[in-house]
Amino acid sequence: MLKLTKTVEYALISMNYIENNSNGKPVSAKSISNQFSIPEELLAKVLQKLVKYKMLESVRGPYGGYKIKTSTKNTNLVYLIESLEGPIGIVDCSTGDDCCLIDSCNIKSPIDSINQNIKSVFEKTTLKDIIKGI
Amino acid sequence: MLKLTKTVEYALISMNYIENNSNGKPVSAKSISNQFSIPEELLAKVLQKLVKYKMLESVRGPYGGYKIKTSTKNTNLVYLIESLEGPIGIVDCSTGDDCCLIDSCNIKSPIDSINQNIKSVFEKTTLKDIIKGI
DNA sequence: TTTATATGCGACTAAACTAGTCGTATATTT
DNA sequence: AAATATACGACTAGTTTAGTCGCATATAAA
Repeated sequence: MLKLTKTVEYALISMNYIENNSNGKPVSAKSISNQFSIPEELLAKVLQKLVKYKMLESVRGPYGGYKIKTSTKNTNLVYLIESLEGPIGIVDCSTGDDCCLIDSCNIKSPIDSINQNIKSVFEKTTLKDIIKGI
Repeated sequence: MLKLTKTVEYALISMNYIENNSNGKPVSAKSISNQFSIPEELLAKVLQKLVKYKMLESVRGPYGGYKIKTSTKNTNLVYLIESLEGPIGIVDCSTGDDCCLIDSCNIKSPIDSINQNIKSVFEKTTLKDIIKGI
């Protein structure tokens, strides 16, 4: 409960590793996979999503791999998480899903408030924080 | 991802409902179950855990049910959640589980920080907030 | 003292979600 | 042409969460 998915975890590990091991050259999925014992195919899919959402850019072919898009270092974790996993919400109704209680729900207000505060935690953390390992 | 369990959700709904519909008399699992369309047996188990962890007290037999323990209205949600679900942690290693990376993990510090901030959100919210529907 | 009602609790099943695998296509360097 | 690496969808396995069932215990009231 209240866990991040491995997808998000692998994304953060990769963003950090690519930034700190790139030297301008692309870093391959395989090298990250080896370094952290992450299944390669799974990791590749995560990295491809990060490309799709403009946090990484990719280079194909031998000596190819992934590079950080410097323009997105100020991106916060809500963007990264929601790109990979959809809207953050601690209960279903937080994310717009309908709930049979609708009006009769007696905890909507405090739950909404908690949900907003949790989003704030991820909003305040940027990829720069992850990369620097703060 | 990052969701509360139904167990926790039902617990919060129940704490609110019992407080606001008690008038000193115990509220039965069945009446809460009917009010919010929650499976009765499942709800009963949740309420029994809340008794075990001193947030409710129970009265058996006809006209029995559950009452709020006023002494625990200042209890925060970390206590409630961890009583029902175990330690809060956004990744496995947050809760002491070992992780094959151990030393090589490159995001431990920011993750620990985020985890602490999320716990703070639940720490700052008390059962009183849930009961009052703030 | 019997009956009905309600909690207490463990074992089990079902459903949903998450993690991981596989196959095939495409791009690019040598 | 061969080797390497990304791109992407379909599929399988594993774990967690939700819900069900059965039986025991307590107690109020007829």
